[in-house]
Amino acid sequence: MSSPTPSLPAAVDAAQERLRALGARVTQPRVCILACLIGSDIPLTHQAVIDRLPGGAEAIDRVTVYRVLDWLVEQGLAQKRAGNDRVFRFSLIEHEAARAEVHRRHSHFHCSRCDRTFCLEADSAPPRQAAPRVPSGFAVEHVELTVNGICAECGARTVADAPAAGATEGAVDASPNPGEPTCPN
Amino acid sequence: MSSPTPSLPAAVDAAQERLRALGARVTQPRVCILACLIGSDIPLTHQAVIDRLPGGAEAIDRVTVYRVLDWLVEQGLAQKRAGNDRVFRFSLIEHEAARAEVHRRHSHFHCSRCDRTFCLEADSAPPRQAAPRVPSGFAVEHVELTVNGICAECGARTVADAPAAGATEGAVDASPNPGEPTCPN
DNA sequence: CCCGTTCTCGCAACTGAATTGCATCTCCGG
DNA sequence: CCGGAGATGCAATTCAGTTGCGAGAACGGG
Repeated sequence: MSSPTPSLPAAVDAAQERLRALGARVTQPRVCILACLIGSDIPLTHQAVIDRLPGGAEAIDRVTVYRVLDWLVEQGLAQKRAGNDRVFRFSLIEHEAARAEVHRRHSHFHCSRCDRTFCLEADSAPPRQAAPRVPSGFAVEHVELTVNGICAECGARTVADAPAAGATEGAVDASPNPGEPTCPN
Repeated sequence: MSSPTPSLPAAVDAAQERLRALGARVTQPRVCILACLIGSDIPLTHQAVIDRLPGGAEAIDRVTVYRVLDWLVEQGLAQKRAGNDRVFRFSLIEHEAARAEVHRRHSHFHCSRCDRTFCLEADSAPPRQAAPRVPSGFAVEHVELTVNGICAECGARTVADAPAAGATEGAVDASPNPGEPTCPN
């Protein structure tokens, strides 16, 4: 346990604690890799994890990284997801939940032309009781409204050749999710 | 060259016509592959396309299938998308639009545990005027309601077992319905 | 109807991410 | 301090997709 990188020691501590809480073996690769996820606010590819390993621990094998990440998913600590680039990205479940929580407070606009998703202004989320009837056994947590249509950018491009940019203002944050696949073509 | 499969001759005809309309060369591989997409109501992997080639045309090379599919995407006829299994699936753009149209008439339920998306009963879609304020320049087409929560299956598993989260192991394809896109946001 | 240009096709070899087999090493409970 | 279950590292393999290149077909012009 030589003190690793000075940059993210807190994450390393947290990682050790969580592993111990799991009742699982606390090994150096697991600590480092979990610390990576804890310290990152965006989902990481296996390669990104390797690059960001604390302690410059290039000592950890690629295969071990794969195995530990899959193991974390199995333990319910992490989430594994592949995007349109066919590469897996891993993130802490709780970070994912935190991101979702933010999005819970507003609605979204989905452009059916460029496939991007925008955040609408806050407090635009519908009330819980707006939920339609759901099958028995299903538990409603919250209701989300998505507006579909054409975004300003795509609309401008269609109407004429005048790329009247700047139409956007108001409360539009750009695409929220890291790894959000904006229109590939 | 003998007359191909008797099963989907209409699709073959349609395929030839569309290729001609494009002003592109009408080759046997293109016709067969496009016919596959036309004749399928779900997105197909490259392998699925090969398996479903009309005329038992095993004569068509894997590489050619890849190239033609990518070419169709380039021409705006098809859509290419990778799921959580890291495999590309191709579908006709217009089929995709048709599917979207169907989903437009009802709401969805998203299970935050297993990440699957279910269709709720028809006529549960909110009225257009339910849309919150959108930035200027954005054109609203329709509004969609998504209910988030825990599905019956996951709910039952939680009550019974302890290992609610991890046991099911994530990482696997979520969508129960073929062609049902698990909504990213 | 034939010909040549140009675009496609098929074969084979290659890439890059992820997985598997196996021997070695290391946590951790006793 | 020791032993064994379980984790790690290395090498080889799989799997989906990509690239290079020469042979072959489509189609417009003669």
